[in-house]
Amino acid sequence: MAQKQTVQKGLFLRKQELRKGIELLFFAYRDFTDEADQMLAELGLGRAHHRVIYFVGRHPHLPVSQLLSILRITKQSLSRVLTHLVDEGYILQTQGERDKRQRLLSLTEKGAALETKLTDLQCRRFARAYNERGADAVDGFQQVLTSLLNEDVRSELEREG
Amino acid sequence: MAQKQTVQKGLFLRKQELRKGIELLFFAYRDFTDEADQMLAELGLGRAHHRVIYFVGRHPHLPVSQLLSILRITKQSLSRVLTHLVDEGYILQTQGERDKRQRLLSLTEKGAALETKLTDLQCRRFARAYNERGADAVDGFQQVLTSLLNEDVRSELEREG
DNA sequence: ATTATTGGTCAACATAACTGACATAAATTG
DNA sequence: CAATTTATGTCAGTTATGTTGACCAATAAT
Repeated sequence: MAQKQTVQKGLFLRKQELRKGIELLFFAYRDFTDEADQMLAELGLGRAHHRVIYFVGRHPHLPVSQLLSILRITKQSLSRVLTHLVDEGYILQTQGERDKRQRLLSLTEKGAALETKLTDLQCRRFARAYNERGADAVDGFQQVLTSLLNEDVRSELEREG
Repeated sequence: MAQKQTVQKGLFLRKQELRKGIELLFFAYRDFTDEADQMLAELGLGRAHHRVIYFVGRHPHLPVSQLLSILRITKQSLSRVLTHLVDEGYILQTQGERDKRQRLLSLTEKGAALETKLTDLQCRRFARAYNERGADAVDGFQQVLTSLLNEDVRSELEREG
């Protein structure tokens, strides 16, 4: 699997080593989002639209309230983005059956096509990284990220699977 | 080291597994920045100020041009934040010796105190995660994040060490 | 001497967040 | 059934952080 050990056991709690983690997370996040942002910009969309499209794609028939709690933004803030996505035909709102107050969100064909295009782009970056480092590294990566989450989020994600 | 294998070898290139990575990165970044953001808000500062304080603390006597290339924002955008930090006494500008056009940035005592407070907060989160998962996981975490970087950034970071 | 670099400024604009107040319809509860 | 809560939306105003473009001054490099 050709991975050299970059952390000596027990030395990873030193401040310099922890700062390295902080910086890697910052730079990786910055580079990771950059490609998709450019693609979105050509369509007159931003990262906020992407997040909505992504999570609606991931969870079809998602009620607005759940999307709000995933994104942790205000409804006023979501409203602008969502209205735009509905107007432009990326997202479809349907009334909830059990609870008719709910507006369940789904992607239209156009929305699904964009979601696929964007997600595939980001998946390629992940696939390259995962492939380069191998299964054990991927496992460590996921474990550490999971431990960086707030407790409540963590248990919630574990419940979903 | 008590880590159960969460990724079966060879199955980590499946789209669902890659999406898991995307989401973990999103949620971890969101939670990671949240605590510091709250602390900053009490001081009337934002995340942009934090980034400046962090990297100036990390690289004392940093010229503005280098800070710009780290943050990848425009100088007009940096200007507002930087001016504010200088006015409020967090950051000190000194003339470069070799090149007198340069304004080298350093933290004042006040700035260093804030930087320490913020970085320690974030380091505690990392220390908890690292400690929970152990050295091998940390190693994998760093490897994968490194592979997620753009090539040029990656080689630059490796040069610094 | 000319050109390039470093840094700054002014002005205008865009995006994506926020708060607060209020409205409507449907579900839930006493 | 009446009262309350919930899910969602909207109007209005504000803030933080980014962008372009134009232009200027000091200094360094060719």
